[in-house]
Amino acid sequence: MGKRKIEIELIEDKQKRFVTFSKRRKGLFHKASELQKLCNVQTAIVVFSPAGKPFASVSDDSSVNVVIERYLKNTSSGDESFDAVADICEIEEAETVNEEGRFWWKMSDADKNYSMKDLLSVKNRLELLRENLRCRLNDLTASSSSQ
Amino acid sequence: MGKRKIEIELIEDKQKRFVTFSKRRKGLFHKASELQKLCNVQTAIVVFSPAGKPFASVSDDSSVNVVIERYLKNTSSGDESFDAVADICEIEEAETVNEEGRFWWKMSDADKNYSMKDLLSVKNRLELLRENLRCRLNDLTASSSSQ
DNA sequence: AACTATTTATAAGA
DNA sequence: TTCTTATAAATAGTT
Repeated sequence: MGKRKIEIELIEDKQKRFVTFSKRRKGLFHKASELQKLCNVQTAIVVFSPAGKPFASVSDDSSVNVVIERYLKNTSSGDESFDAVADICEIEEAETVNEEGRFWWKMSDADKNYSMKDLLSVKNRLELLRENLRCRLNDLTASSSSQ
Repeated sequence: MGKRKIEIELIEDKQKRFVTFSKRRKGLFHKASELQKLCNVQTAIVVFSPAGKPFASVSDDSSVNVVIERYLKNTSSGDESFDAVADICEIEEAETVNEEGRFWWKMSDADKNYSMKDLLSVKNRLELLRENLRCRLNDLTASSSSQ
């Protein structure tokens, strides 16, 4: 597609490879942008440079992450992977409770549309839950072994 | 890019729009495939058709999901979202253990490169963990309250 | 980063 | 959908 036809195979010369990568990445993202506008569709492209640096295309009406999520949701069938994600996401709304001698977490039925970003709080909740459970177990173990 | 120049704006005619989508999606994926081969890089494209049907490009050396994950890992900065995912993924390798009066889970230091698909087992592990913990807590609560 | 000769992608038509 | 073809767009090699 230029002054000479080239074979579609690894460009051995590192400098050439980087130049081609740069040019073609730009072209690819441009094509995606056009497709979005022409057809009013969502697109997301992720490319890693030869050096391993990630590049993501920009979607007009939503971020790449949103498109990725939509894809992950759509492509998980039935009782598969995304159920697990949903299951885990529920914990984000969970509260560690200790009532009537029971120590467990309470699940919320609230909105389950979480972005990957939202999983940040899952970590914190899990850590809190783990710490609380550990303390509770220590207490119980101590009292039951000292009886 | 054809017999006539067109404006990059929504194609009102639905039939035309679908035809253009079909042609350009094919072209976009082809370009991505070439970029992969020429530069030995990972690419992932997700496109939703005007009808909402998801299309994903094919990566030569890894699935789209693997590339997406790599992206999500790379773009989460510091203590952000993907730490949560990694944190949760660790549980996939966790085993519920009950030794020396302690009841907890044991983390594995094994390879942490999980695909979204792998999260299926997280669900099962979490359910097992929950059930085991509940039983253990019931035992301890019963014995400590009956002392 | 620009240029430009060519190749490739594709809009319209069949 | 698939093919054909005129033309627009992308880009390989060069400066």
